[in-house]
Amino acid sequence: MTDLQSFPHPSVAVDLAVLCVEDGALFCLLMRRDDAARVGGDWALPGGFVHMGEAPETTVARVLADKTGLGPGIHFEQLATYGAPGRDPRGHVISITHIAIAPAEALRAGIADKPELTLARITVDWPGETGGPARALAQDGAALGLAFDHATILGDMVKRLRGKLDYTDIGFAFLPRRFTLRAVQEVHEAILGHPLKAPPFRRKLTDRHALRPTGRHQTGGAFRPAELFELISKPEKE
Amino acid sequence: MTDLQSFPHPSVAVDLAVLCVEDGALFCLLMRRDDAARVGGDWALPGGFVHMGEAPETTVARVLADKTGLGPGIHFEQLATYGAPGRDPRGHVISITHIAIAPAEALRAGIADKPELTLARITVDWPGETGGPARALAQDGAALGLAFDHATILGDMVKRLRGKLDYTDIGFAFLPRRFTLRAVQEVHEAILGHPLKAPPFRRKLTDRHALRPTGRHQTGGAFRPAELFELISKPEKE
DNA sequence: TTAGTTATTACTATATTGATCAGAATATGG
DNA sequence: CCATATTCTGATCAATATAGTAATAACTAA
Repeated sequence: MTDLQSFPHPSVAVDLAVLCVEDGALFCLLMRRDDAARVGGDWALPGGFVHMGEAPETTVARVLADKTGLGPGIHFEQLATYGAPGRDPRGHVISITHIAIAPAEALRAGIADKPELTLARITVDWPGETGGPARALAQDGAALGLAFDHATILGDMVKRLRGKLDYTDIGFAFLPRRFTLRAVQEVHEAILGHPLKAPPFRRKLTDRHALRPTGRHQTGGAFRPAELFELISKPEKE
Repeated sequence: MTDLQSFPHPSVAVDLAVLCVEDGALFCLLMRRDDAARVGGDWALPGGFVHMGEAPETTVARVLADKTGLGPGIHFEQLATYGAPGRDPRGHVISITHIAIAPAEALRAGIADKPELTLARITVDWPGETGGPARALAQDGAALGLAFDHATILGDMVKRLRGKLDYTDIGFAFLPRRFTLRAVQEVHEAILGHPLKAPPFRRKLTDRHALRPTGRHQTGGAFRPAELFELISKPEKE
């Protein structure tokens, strides 16, 4: 233990599931690989190595900026760490995976000029919080091949999201500062994978989360405009 | 990316919070450090480095066996990964922390001949799932100094346990195969930090978890003997 | 002005949870 | 053998939370 560097040891990376909700579906940012045959699929989560002396959260911010061009202000949190020796055929890489969440508009705008990136629809076979792998779909519904163990990671990510949705404010990270309650409902439906009734949902939402009605209303809609709400953000805690 | 080993990179370790419940309190296995001045405290979670080509779960099993003499069959799961560069003053060590749970009798028996190990009572200041650091107490109630960021880790561990208690079978990992419902209640009370009423608890427990009454009863008690139950173990899933 | 559609509130029914009470089972002490 | 203390266990009742349905409000478009 005198010299931590004297023996070869696994590399450490972060992988990011950058998410948004659009048209009632959950999307994840994927990056095209040019070594698909080697890594098991054409598409992978963006990631990068944790440098010596760098906090993993710093690596996350760096990868977000370098590979996707997205700035700070985006919500992220740790998911889990995957370190099986065979998960990366190029060597033993231990990956600290994170979930990052942004409003769809911000995300689309940020990656518009990056052809190697795509937003893939994420679906799972299993109900509730059963657990299992996820699938990534292209716009035309074709399945995208996922590299490494990223199908497993995305499955665990959906499971985690479903669990935290009710008891934390994580769902609001998908929305801009002002939002309608219907928009929140669509986020929940996309993540949970089944429709919800508006009245009970709206009640639970206003009971459990600190929301402030702004008095302003949505514009441009064809029918009765919905009121815009704000989340009363709590002092920083996980 | 051609040679993953060509640049110095952080080391990877696992740290283990090995837990049990005894006399209505939560205990964690701690290891005495002989370098307290350097690492910030006399006591630390047992841990070890992840070797090249080794799955972190294998490291957990190895540390469990090497440092505590405990065999397999003990429940464990990943908690979170801590990697701030300053957390270990000896170098940049990224730690994948795990929770391990065993019945108190098994744990006491396993470490009886290991003077460098102790079972410390774990307490937290905060209610519910607020979050924050934990404290470790000796038998006489004196606070034990915790090394590294282990007070934070133990706080996060308590928060996690509290969250999973109702919705998973994790509480049963603290108990032997056959147990009374009162024993389960004591586990929950120790983790939640407040007393529970027996009738509602018993109902929720039998509703949410698959329990089988064995027909056998506890022996040796002074009053009405409680029935022994078994957990109907589900097929392996997290 | 009316029809069409969505947002929001009001109301009702159901399920879940919490607390109290009463009977059952056992050892102990008279 | 009987009363008593104590815990286990199930039943009962109250309070709360949740789900579903219906009614009303607000707006656009024709």
